[in-house]
Amino acid sequence: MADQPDAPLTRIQQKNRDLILEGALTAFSINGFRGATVDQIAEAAGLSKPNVLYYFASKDDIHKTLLTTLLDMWLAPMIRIDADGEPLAEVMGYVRAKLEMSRRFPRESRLFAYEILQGAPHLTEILGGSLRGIVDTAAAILGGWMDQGRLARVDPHHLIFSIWALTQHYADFDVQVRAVLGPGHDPFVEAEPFIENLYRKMLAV
Amino acid sequence: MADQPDAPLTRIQQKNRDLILEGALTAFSINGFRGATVDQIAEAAGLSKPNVLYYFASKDDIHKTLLTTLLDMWLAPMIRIDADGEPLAEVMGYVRAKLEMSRRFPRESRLFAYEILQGAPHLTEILGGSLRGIVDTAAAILGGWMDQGRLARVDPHHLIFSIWALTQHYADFDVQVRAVLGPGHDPFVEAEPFIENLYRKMLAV
DNA sequence: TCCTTTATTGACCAATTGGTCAGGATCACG
DNA sequence: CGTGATCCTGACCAATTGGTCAATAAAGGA
Repeated sequence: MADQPDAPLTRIQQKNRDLILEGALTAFSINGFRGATVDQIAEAAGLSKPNVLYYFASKDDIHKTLLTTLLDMWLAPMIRIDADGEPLAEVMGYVRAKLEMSRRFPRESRLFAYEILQGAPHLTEILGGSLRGIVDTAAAILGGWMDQGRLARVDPHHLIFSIWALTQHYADFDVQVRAVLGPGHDPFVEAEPFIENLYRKMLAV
Repeated sequence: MADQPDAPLTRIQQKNRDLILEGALTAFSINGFRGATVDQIAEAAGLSKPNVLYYFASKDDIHKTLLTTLLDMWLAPMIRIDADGEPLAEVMGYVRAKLEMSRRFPRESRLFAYEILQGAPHLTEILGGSLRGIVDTAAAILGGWMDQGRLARVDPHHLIFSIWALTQHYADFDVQVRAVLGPGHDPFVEAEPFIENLYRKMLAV
């Protein structure tokens, strides 16, 4: 593998790389980078360990590929915040999208949670670079709306942090939430009206 | 060691066990349970590896001891919520205490975050047991205030989850928050008025 | 001081794990 | 077909790591 960096992938390469990334997402999201083994990834992917390392140079390589691949998807909802939209509706749309991502993609959420907890060894430049840019852009839009009196004045950056915290909490701390609520509860179903009400009250002018 | 389970600790035992737990807290909070090695713990504690394992039966034992020891401290502020106090002041007191704990004890926060992310293998019975009881008690107090019309009606359990999420986020995702804010910001100083305002608005009757 | 208990460590072990490699199987294409 | 490129694997290796143990050193009490 890795002869020509730009060479298009064969059918088999495409399929197996996908299998590996899928298995690795499961493995990493359960045990973190150091807790997951290449054997686990291989088994989850239905391949042999040497075969996994035939498609990726190293465990580290798999991890980095996963993170960078998924980061775009993770940030997409924030980019879709529309400066020309109705302020509260835009914020609510972002909140709902983020909560929906926690519900549908908890593995991705945990993958990032582990990475940040660890000090973001693979994401440091991205965090202070493109991520920061995207957040600043969104924060500027929010701040603009506040200037126009269309949204209550709060710190836009911390508003964004609060949305991340509140929504990702339900993915990352799922076991705790469920243990505390006990059986017969769907945390996500209950969380949505709670969080919506929260932002409606806080941001109402 | 561990001859008589109830035997009082000698001066040396007390000191070394403390050193080990202190070093282990640092090690586990940086790399998680599987990422931290007994050698790291030993070095952080200033002891040799065999000596560490003379005071604790295993790496697992150290981890479990840390978790159970620190859980009380972690939950203390919630227990202090006073049913006879002024509702909003009590909530704010809890919020402030929790944020202050994130600021002063980020290692403890990350230790718990890793444990929950991992599926809480060492805390499952506690999560659904004593923790759930404590949360239910606090939720009942909050719900009572809402019944009396002294606090806006929201789901008490999710109110508590939101406080956990918002405050612990600043400890667990510290690198991300700082990377996004850039230099010259103190996340905790900025977070306090933001979060206080949030709860004041949401819970105002 | 003497002697029992406690504390400490160097050396070692078995298991795990990330990664390599030579050689064989399979595929794609002329 | 045939043949070169791609794909796959069993066997293996070196490093790491949790844990053991016999032997030694230090405390501590009578």
